[in-house]
Amino acid sequence: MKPISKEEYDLKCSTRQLFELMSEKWVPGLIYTLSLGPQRPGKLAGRLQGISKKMLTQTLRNLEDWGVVKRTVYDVVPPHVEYSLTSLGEKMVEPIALVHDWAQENREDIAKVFGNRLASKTS
Amino acid sequence: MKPISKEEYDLKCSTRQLFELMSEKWVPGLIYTLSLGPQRPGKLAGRLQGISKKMLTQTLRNLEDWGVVKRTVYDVVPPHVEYSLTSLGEKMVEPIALVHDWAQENREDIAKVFGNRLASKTS
DNA sequence: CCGTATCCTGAAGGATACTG
DNA sequence: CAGTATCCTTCAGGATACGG
Repeated sequence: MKPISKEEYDLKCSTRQLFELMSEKWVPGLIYTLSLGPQRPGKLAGRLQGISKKMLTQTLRNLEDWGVVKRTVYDVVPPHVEYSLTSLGEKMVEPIALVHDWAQENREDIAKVFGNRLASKTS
Repeated sequence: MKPISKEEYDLKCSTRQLFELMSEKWVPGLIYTLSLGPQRPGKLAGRLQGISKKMLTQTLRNLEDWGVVKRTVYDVVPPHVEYSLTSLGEKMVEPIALVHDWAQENREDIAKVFGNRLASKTS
């Protein structure tokens, strides 16, 4: 069996990279929500209950840096800002949808694994 | 637009749970490798270059706790141990393959996003 | 309304050395 | 060969308070 080099696993494996990108806590939620249309921060915060102002801004800034999200500022008072997906961002919706669909069909199994994981952490 | 409650996002969203499970550094690699057949720890370490003995054991223990991997010990000297996927583990190969395939077809885009991410970290 | 700055805790994960 | 134990660094991410 062919070995997977360290460099390959760390830097070249797109599969792992994708999982890593998507595991940032609010990333899938934000991308998915933005795929429904451009949104203002207030709306986003309202939809993703539990996200703090800090994490909202921070995650959006990251997505912006990654080239996934675009920030548009309207110069009015009070401030009006809108976030939308770039074309790159649109593409990222695909794997989320893929995993989402599979996850829906297999939620029992995931719940089992995830539950066992939580249980083993607290022991 | 319907809000996603904190509890829903944290505890009920199978999509996020799955991403979270798979983002543990060596999890996708180990599950995928084990899907090629039962393996001894030595073989696994040889294949996943860069994994430390600690992380190998630790991750395998976790997967065992989650019900994804089975550990079989043959009582001989020197010790002989084998790891294999449970039926639950076999199922987990599916989403990995799904993401893997998509990632292969879109490695350019992922590389772009991932690269931008790395770049923005070091600035 | 939108964003920034600081502080703080836990957890991930690598290095190393030791056991049967 | 397989596994355990310790130490240490980094960082995600939450709480809180302030600014335009």
